[in-house]
Amino acid sequence: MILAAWNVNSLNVRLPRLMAWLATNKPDIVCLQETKLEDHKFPVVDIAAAGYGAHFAGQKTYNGVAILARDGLAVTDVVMGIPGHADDQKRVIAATIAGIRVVDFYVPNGQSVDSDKYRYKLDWCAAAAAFLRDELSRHANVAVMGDFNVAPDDRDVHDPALWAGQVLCTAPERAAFREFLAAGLKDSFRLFPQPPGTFSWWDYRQLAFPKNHGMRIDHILLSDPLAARCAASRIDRNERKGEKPSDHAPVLVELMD
DNA sequence: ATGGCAATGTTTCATTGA
Repeated sequence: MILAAWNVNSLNVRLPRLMAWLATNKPDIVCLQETKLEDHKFPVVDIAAAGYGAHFAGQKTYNGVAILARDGLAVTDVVMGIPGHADDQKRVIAATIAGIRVVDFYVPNGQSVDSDKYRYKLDWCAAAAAFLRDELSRHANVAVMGDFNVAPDDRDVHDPALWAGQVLCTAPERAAFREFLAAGLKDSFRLFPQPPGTFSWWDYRQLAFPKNHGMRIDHILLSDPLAARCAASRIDRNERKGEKPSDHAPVLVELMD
């Protein structure tokens, strides 16, 4: 079974790439972020033609998340947003699929350390950690997937000195990420030896991708029973190449039956 | 010299992303 997460940076623009990617990779469950589409504009018909059912919570211009499940997989207990945490921004959707509690996160960017958005990010992460603790108390098999907007440690940054103290790399953000793990999750990517310089996001500017000036900020976190079934965790950097790529590459895990 | 790109709606610029 293959689970994937991908910040598509506009599903409208990225739909042709998503269609091709689904056909090639045949994932069972896909969490999308930054769909940037109101729900009535979600491409339900195209996704269905590709063989997937979709659940989504979107808005125009910013944010927006969706969970795709391959036909034949029952989807139950869909939750949008963090229960009890009022937020107009569409950043969370969760569902139970094939015995797995799937949580799709689009963590706030934070913009800069001195901004209101940074405070919003840290508050959001605190609420998200409480949500995960609750989910983990009720489900054994939990996969939390998406764009976390945090590079967990310096290995996940192309130039740690350049990024030191900047948003995505600050100590409070990294502590917030560790708080997610402390709820009972493993960073699937670090369950395996990985080549240095493996990233999931590269700036569109400054030839960042050809120079591999990237960051690893998209993650798949697994509860212990799922981590025990995890055979591989990888990042599909090929998807960052070619015409009209998202600035993020898809991240994937393979789970044994 | 501290930018550069991409997507969007507020559209021929401003805002946001990371």
